[in-house]
Amino acid sequence: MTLSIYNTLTRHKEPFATIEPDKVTMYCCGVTVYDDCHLGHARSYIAWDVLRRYLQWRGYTVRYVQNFTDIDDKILNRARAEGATMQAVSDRYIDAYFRDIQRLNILDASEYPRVTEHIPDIHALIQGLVEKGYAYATDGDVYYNVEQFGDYGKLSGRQLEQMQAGAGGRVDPNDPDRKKRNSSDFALWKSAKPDEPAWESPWGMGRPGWHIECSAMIWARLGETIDIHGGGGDLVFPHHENEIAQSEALTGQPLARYWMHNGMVTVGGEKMSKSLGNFTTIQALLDGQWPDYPQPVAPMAIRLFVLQAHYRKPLDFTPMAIAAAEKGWHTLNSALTAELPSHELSGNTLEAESVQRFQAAMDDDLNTAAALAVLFELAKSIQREVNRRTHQSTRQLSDPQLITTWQTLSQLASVLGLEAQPESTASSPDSSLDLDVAWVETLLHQRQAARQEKHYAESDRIRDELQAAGITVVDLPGGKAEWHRS
RNA sequence: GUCUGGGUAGCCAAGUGGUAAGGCGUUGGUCUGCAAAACCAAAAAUCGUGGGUUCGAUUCCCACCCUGGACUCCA
Repeated sequence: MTLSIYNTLTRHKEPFATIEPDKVTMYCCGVTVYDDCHLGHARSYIAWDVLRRYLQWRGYTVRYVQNFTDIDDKILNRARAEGATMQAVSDRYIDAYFRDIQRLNILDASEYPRVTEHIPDIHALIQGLVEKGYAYATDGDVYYNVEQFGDYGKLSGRQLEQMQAGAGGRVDPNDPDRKKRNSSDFALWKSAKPDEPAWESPWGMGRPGWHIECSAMIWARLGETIDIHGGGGDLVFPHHENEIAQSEALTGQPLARYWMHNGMVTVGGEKMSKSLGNFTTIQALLDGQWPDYPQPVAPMAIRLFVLQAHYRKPLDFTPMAIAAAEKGWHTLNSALTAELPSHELSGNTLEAESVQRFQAAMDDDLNTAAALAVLFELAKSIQREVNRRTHQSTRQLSDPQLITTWQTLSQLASVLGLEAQPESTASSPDSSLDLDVAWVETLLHQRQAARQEKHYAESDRIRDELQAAGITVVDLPGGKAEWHRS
């Protein structure tokens, strides 16, 4: 079987072939660190995390580079508003990024370069473009001359003359201050304004434009051509188009063999974004601070929510969808944490048919929705068997079969980054719910006594009292009961 | 205007030239003093509309309707 990947550049699924056998170089655009990450970011990085995990599972060695944009107008604005330095702001949100992303079980990239670490590479790249006639300097700014690059528009399918400058409503094409020759030209280097952080350069003090950083980091760290370049679908134009223009004009080589883009998270059909203000941060979601769903959401439920849709399609964010994902995760998690016979019985064998179906789904441009169907079938099979054994004392699967099924589920789930969490800690120790365990145990004893004497009104009253305190009581066979936080 | 996606059961969502995975929900059953959980079973989709190609289309083509994203902030 061959892995095929949808390439934005060709608008087709293509068989995946690497530059070097068994090795993959991939670069995904990271965040501009001026605020907390929201669910849209989570979706993107979960998608690339799954791609990376799957490639590794398929036997590739993956070198995955993801940048931090730590020079930017928004970071500057934030720093000014706080009276802090740009670096203080970006450091803070880089920390926040790691905090959120690790909770979602997203593996660390191989490297996390920052723009500020690559100023010399940026200079070299711009210098090269100037020398080759692709860029021009005016008054301390350097612009890319889009008309010089014949392939401009090949990624996004645009032609310069068909674009309407300013259609996005954020730019005034008739801005008298502009020094560009063509409205499509974009800044490689911006001259410093007073009170802004600035770096020395051959064109005077200033700072890099947005697009150049990715070209420079890829060039410096991964070489002229990489296997996979990923990012949000909203970056296709202009960001990735401009990266191509910069890198390919300089090196004469393709920047990336496969361009992959994830779909947007939407809210009520509209893109979740900072500028629309309709975003929910990862932290708020995990900590139960989302007003539409005021309880902590299991991190794995968020992964499940994301992976139940294909990565290229829009994904609508609703309380119902999150609730459904939580339930779905509960099903998988129960199977993953099921009590099994001793594991030593069966080496490391897996169910070949399930693995094959999983792989076929993932090979088809990472069809995680179809892959999850395999996981759910495995999980249900485990639950069914465990239920038979505990409640009916019968069995349909041998111990090795059951363990093999579990091992298959466990391994395939981990390829998707779905890892078991004990139920009790799923909702995390919340200090606002400081429980008096002794008090609970006392009430449970009273209830048990009442039940034994068939004083059901009293036992139900105690159960209601505990429920009101946020404790759910579950009766077990044999007159025993267990409890957990609601 | 230009470029690019999407419209599949109550909701979410895969997929296919021969009437359609999975999840959530719903209904009935088992279990329980009653619940909950779990398990078993079931119901539920003329696959946006209208044409065309075909023995046959939800799947290919055309038109139309609705809708998302991009057009220099964006994951």
